[in-house]
Amino acid sequence: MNELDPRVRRTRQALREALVALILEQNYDTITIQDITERAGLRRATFYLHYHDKEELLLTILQSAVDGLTGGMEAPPDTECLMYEQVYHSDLKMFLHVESNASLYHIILGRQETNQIIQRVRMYIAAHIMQYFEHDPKMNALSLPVEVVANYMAGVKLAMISWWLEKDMPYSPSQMAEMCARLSLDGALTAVLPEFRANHLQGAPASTVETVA
Amino acid sequence: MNELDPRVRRTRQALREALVALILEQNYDTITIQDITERAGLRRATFYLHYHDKEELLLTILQSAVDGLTGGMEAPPDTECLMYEQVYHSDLKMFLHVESNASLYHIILGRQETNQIIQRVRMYIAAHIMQYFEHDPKMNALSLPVEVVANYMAGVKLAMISWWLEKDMPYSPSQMAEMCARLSLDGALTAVLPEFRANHLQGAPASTVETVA
DNA sequence: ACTGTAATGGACTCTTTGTACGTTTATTGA
DNA sequence: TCAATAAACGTACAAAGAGTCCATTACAGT
Repeated sequence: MNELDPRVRRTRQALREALVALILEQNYDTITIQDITERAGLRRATFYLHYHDKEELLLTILQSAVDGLTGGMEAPPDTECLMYEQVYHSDLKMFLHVESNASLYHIILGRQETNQIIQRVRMYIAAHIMQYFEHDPKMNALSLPVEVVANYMAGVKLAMISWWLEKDMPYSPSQMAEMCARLSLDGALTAVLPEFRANHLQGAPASTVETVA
Repeated sequence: MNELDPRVRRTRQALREALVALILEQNYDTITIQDITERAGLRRATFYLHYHDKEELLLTILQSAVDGLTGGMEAPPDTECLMYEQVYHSDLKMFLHVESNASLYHIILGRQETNQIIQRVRMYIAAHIMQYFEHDPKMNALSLPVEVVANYMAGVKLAMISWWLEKDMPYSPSQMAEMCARLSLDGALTAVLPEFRANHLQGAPASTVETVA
């Protein structure tokens, strides 16, 4: 009796599959409990025996998908590491995993109403940055696609803002701007190997971050 | 008659203010049209004279906020630029703008059900990365807070995945992994000044990105 | 075969949505 | 200032979905 009743297992599985199927063919927000149970071949009341609402069901679906996302990072951090190789390989695993679950990640990251706002903001920012690049002669021969770099920078800004607000703004705007600019231009290694900065950051104001951390 | 009827102006303003006020005190999803019009001192039917649904109203609110977000980037890209200074200043303007509209950006980026999934994924990834850092002796003396760097890297990964899916996967997973690793470790300048790579990317595989771009 | 539990098949209330339409009030321009 | 116009009011209505309830039926484990 430690394990789950097969009927429960079947019911939940059916509900999960039904919701995924429905999400792929219509907007998540417009899906009703009715729709889900109908597709699953169950009664509506049965749904409430297992989940409180749509979101709770969705979360169980996403959880299993997301578990695979960080799987590649579990690699033992061997102290004899080549930083880049490690990151590259875990990123590769990640993109492969996303590729084989593309439709689900489309749901998580893109299709939703609310997410589209963020997406729109990111594309908006990226467009500004690309405009920026195109006017600068130094940027003519990028070794990476402009679009990728612009979206990278926009993504960094949004991620930093999100984190900052989540944590109730533990640093000042200027400290955040400094970290954001350093990271987006020099990457994570700027934090590990600060001597890198000297090369091209003549204009940088004195760092005020360390004193707070 | 070219300008808007003052009654319309007032009504829409009242609706906007009502929605913002309500979002600050409860979950957006649970807010009803009833709630909004009640708070605004209007009849429910009046709402439908101006907006089709809640989302349409929300978008008008967000639009004006987001316009201020990219305002700082409009600075003329003077060719005599110091890259870092420009980015720092536009980022500073951005964070100041977010600071003074914090509650609104909380809505856009954080409070929503669907967004919380992404946030959760980012924090999940960030936690993995931090774990990574803590086991690595080289990471003991970071010049930036570990938490910031970890969230930065997680944000980059998610932004790259989002963009990749939006654009229907125009590059292979290995190309994406390469760009993602390069950008997150070396930053945007790796694309402009590729000679930077040689310093610490001994293990990097030959780039396969340029051929596609 | 017996027992406990899951799922069924209805039914019911409550909330919200979207629309309709005649009435009242505010705005504009002549 | 007054008439024409349009917005907002007040109220009502149908449709849909959420959430709960309960007696009945189907099924899994011992």
